Amino acid sequence: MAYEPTEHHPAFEEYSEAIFELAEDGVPVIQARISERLEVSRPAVSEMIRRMEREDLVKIRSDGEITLTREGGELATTIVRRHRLAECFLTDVLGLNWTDAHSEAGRWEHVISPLVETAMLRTLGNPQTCPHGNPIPGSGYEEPEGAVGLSEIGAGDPFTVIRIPEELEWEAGQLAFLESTGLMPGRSGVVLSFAPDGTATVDVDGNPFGVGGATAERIVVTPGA
Amino acid sequence: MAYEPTEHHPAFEEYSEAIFELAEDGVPVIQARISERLEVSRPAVSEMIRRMEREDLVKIRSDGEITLTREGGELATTIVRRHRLAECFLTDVLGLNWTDAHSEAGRWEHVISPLVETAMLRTLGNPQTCPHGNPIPGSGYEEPEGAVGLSEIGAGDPFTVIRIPEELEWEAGQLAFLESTGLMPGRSGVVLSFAPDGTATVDVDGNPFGVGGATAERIVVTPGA
DNA sequence: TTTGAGTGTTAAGAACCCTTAACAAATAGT
DNA sequence: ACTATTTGTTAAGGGTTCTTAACACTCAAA
Repeated sequence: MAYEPTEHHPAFEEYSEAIFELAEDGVPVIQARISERLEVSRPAVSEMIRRMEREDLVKIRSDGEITLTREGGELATTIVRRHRLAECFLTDVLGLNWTDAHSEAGRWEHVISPLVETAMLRTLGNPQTCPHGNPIPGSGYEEPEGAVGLSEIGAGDPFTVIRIPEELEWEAGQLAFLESTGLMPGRSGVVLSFAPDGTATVDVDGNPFGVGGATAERIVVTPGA
Repeated sequence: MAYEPTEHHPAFEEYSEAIFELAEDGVPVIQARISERLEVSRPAVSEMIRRMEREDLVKIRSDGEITLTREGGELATTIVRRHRLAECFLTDVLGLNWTDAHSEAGRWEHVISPLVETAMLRTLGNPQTCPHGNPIPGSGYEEPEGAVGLSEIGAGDPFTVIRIPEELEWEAGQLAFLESTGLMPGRSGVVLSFAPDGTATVDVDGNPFGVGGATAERIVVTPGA
């Protein structure tokens, strides 16, 4: 009877974050998508969303779309901010690679206090994006004009990578692949060609490789080197 | 039915750590002490210890004394090591104070991976003790010859602080007090006098203040400045 | 129009970790 | 020797988060 749970139920943090990132990636925010991203069963999501609604963290629209309330949005941006800040910290200060930083940050985001967050910001000099290029909420980052999907770049044209959306980070092996090819924010390359199924062949630093259509659509770039 | 729990049950980590530190502090390791240190009810400890015994992490001696098995000891030293390493990291790299570092580390210890541990060790240059002077398991630290409790120092004699045992860190307000007085590892002072109840009056950097008898017994120092 | 895929919900239950209440046994103090 | 404290356990139960099984609804495609 009556035992005091932790400040914020960890699951609420995880669900809020997922909802935020799905919306950020332009994916319809419905239970089925949350279930996939968090790798939990649909009944679990159903129950959890109902609890979050009761706690005034989310609203369920009549068409099933889930939106964060003000309070839920605050929780979500806090967690996303800590996640991306942790990624910066893990790569820049501790020297981890992209891939490891992402998975480690998935645990760090739940234990970082406001105190540590401030200290990290100070140490890192107020970064505006995570190592994968995604904006750190509250940092004032603005995506550059003319940002498009990699698949919008014409064959033969150069591009510069802006960001790898969270949706791709969450696919197993995807980050490691992108890191190995050098397809990372700030790096430039050239689109060599497109296959009929949408697969792009690109060249980064003299290295040609193929990128699946779905992936190419999601990677955000600007035209030009 | 059958859902895969996390690698190590967080509670097992917490209990193993408590058992390790109680032994380290010379406190008899019985359920009642664990109950106090973790601030959970005795029935909770009873059940948990039984589960840990079933999992071969602890052994219960016939007199009630609880000892860690090899496996339990490994888990405990891992957590204690990560806790103390995190304390170093939080003070040295992120600039937190003693007191905050301790409470933050209590959460960090559960999310630090071997990868991050290695990176922290590299960044910090293989520290041997935490900021409170307690040894980092595996670092090869050896306590100096002649270390005694502060209460063993004669009135009028100088001393140098070696460490503040974990037992004191866990008392609310204790760390903040010690930090404010400067009674920290590496610092020297003089014992001015002892009251009949054991309370010591000491002087650190020209600042005289009283230290309760129980506290003075536990603080480890070496004679001499 | 029927079928099938996708989606959400209910029901029953399990694992984890905790609580209070009540009791029995040992230990220590007067 | 008797009482009071300390200690461990049992019993009953609650909250959180997850599972599978089964069902109902919607919507598009054949």
